[in-house]
Amino acid sequence: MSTRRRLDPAQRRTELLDTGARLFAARPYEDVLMEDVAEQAGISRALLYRYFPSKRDLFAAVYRQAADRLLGEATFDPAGSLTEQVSAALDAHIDYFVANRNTVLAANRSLAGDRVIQTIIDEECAALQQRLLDATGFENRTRDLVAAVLMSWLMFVRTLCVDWLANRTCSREELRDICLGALRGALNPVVRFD
Amino acid sequence: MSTRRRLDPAQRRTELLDTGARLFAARPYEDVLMEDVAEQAGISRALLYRYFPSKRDLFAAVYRQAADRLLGEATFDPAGSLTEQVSAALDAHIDYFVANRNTVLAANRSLAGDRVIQTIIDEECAALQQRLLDATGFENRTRDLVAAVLMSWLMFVRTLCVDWLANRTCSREELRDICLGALRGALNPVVRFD
DNA sequence: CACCTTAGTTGACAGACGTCTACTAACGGT
DNA sequence: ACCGTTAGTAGACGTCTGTCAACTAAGGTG
Repeated sequence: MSTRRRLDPAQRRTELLDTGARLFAARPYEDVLMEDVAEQAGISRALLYRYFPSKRDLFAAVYRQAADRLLGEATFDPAGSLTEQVSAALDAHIDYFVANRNTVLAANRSLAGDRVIQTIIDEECAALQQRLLDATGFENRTRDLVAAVLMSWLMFVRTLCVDWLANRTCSREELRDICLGALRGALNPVVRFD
Repeated sequence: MSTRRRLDPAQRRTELLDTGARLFAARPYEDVLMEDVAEQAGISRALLYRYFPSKRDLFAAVYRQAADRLLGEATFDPAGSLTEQVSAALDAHIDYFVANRNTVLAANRSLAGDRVIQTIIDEECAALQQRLLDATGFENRTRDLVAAVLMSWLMFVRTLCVDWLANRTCSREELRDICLGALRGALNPVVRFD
């Protein structure tokens, strides 16, 4: 210990969140030790546990921050066809997946069962579904049908993207085109897509 | 130790598989200790680790057995409409989910990220997809389209069922009807369902 | 029956998460 | 300037997974 820093809890928290984000982005969840996080943040393990009662809690906070950031950035361009909009959204999403590879993999694999993580992912899906739904502008029965298909499709996309992130089975473009094709294929007979 | 039993490895393995199945069915994954399994099976922890190099390996073996059993039992009745067949298949699946609650929850939540578990689930999905696909009897382009929708739908079904198992948000019948309705809704405009 | 292969035991250890208690020192208010 | 609140530390402990080395004994075979 050189000199002990006494910070405002809120500020300390954001610092810890940042170090956590850095480490969880750098290596797989299991390889990030609470010890490491504490050390990198220049505090004791005990204090880290005071702020985040468990490793999962820390990760959940980190992940939520990242997810919120994505949702905040990803704005739909009201101009352009629906295909273009969805395509752009997919690109943004894949960018995000690539940029946060380890974090995303941890959330969707190692911690897929965690209630908190699940909640975050569910909310993320719900938000995306809502936006897509708004972008389509359907009403009533059609809207509900499209909503169901969309949610199912989001599941499909997430699964495929996570698998792709882990196994790199195809090119980035192919991935996007497969997802887009799946949506078009599923939705085309239901409503006029473009 | 009363008397030490020296068994044929194959037989010992099946015994361990059975005790494992019993315990993993009785309580959540985290609450089943390797210690417990060894004790229940009347052997030492070290020997258990000789047969299954990790707790996950043990669980994977247990889960695979259960999944294979389900696939073995679930036979499609060639008579009857497709709706009836899918409905029956769904019922069988939900039965299986209820009967193996903790095991299914462990596989789909706690261990959702495990490669081995994922492989088992993937194979299970692929098998179900194949059967449904065969039951529909479509060819070529239609077959491929239906296959994609089916896989996506299986994702939807699994997600919904696991969530239902954990949260019991609706009745058994509602669950089945929601799943069936989703398939009909998604597939109806694509091909003649019945 | 004696022997030998190999199934099985024992106990100690390392690594990681998480808990707890007692201690220390930074900083804001009077 | 001091002093109390409370951020922060030190470090020992318990639990569970997984590893290892040294030992023991069942049971088929010559």
